[in-house]
Amino acid sequence: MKQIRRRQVIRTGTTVEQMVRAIADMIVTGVMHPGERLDELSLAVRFDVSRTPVREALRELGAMGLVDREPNRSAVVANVTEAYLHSMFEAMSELEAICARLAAERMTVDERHALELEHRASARLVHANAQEDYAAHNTEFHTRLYRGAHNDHIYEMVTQTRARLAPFRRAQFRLPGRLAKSYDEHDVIVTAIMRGDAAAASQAAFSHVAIVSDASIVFASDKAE
Amino acid sequence: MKQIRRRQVIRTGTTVEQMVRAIADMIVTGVMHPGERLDELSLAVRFDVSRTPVREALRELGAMGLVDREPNRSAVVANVTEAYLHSMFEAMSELEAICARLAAERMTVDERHALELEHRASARLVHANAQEDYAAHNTEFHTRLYRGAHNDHIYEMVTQTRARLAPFRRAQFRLPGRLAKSYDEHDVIVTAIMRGDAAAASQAAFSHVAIVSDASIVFASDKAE
DNA sequence: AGATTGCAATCTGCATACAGTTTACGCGCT
DNA sequence: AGCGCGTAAACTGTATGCAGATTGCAATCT
Repeated sequence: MKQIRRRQVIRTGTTVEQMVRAIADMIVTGVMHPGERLDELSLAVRFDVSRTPVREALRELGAMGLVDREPNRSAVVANVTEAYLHSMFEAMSELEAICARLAAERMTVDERHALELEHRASARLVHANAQEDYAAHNTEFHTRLYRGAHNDHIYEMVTQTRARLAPFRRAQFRLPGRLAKSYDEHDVIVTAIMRGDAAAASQAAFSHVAIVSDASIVFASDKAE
Repeated sequence: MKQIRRRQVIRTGTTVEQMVRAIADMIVTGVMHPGERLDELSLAVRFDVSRTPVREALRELGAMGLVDREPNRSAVVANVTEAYLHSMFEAMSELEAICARLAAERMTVDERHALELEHRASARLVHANAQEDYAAHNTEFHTRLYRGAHNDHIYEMVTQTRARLAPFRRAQFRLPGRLAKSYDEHDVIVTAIMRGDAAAASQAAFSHVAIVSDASIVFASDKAE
């Protein structure tokens, strides 16, 4: 067959960009599990493209740390060691603490307001024990925090780290009572930021992420190979 | 010509890895300047490979942030905005502060000893005003600090950030008296780490990098397009 | 002369072909 | 039966070809 075809599933950007998004999504959302093989030909057939864009996408995903690649072997969904996982969680705490500190100092009035609203709105989800929805809120909340630091490079690093951690902390809100605790922790952060207390915001954000890390590592070890 | 050739310049690893290293080196060492075009065919001819590995290398370099790519345009050596450059320097200060703090807490006796030796040895270079050699020492010194934090992911982030900054701070040690100042600043860091004073080490490292940033941004603006 | 449009050269994006490597299976040997 | 060993299948690595996009230039018109 000649190249008169065009993908149908995804739309915008170049073929490779689409592949990167599609594959990253499968990894981050847990459709594919750490250690699973990413066969070039299968992916090419699946998305109806040739192996060339698939290869370039896999290389980019490798650079992002979402997949592991070795010469003459299939790429596999990144399966980090316990030690490296720990180092990523620790880094996440540190980055989050920085963001909270900078956010407390730099957020505009509008940003502070939006953060507070977002946080307040989530109270309802806690009472309803709506884990899925709370997870979405949680992502949004932290994203606002990262943006609030007004530092693009830090934003990039923290976002990338979060993406790499995603496969390992899917189940964090399933721990009983975790939703309410998370809300309370967010509350401390928000309060500190609202009154511009950088040190308190930083400290609160650090502990919050450290707690999440502990919860997640418990689950991560379940599916370790 | 058929594919009976083999590259000669570089040795280890796959073709793409070699290309990545070679191109990254040209960028980081300043052989190529920000904004300069990276034409696929020229690179392919230059390194005696086809365009395929060149393309993959460029994609990886793009993911690293060393080159900018846009669809249907040549890759160019990354030329970051003043704002983004500033955010990278700020991030570098923060990361370095974290590393210094963790290093003060976690470095083994051997690591502390090696750091101190490395630092002491550089005094000679300051007196001789050996800028090239001092730059090499400086890199080594900071690398020891990063490693001393005993956190692989933070090490990865700080190393990658440093590589992206490299093209913009080449001339930092040419400022008169900068060598001696740098040595003194290192001294404060080393002293704090040796006595395990995490807060002091962190503070000293933060200021040190902030000063380097200021010096570098002066030079960076010289060659901005 | 200056602006504009059309064309040709150049370059990137993707597909495909081919070469080299790894893996898996089956056959023969002990 | 178990163990090598060789071969084929499956897959990755690289080269090359073709199509589409971009750019520079030149001829033409105002």
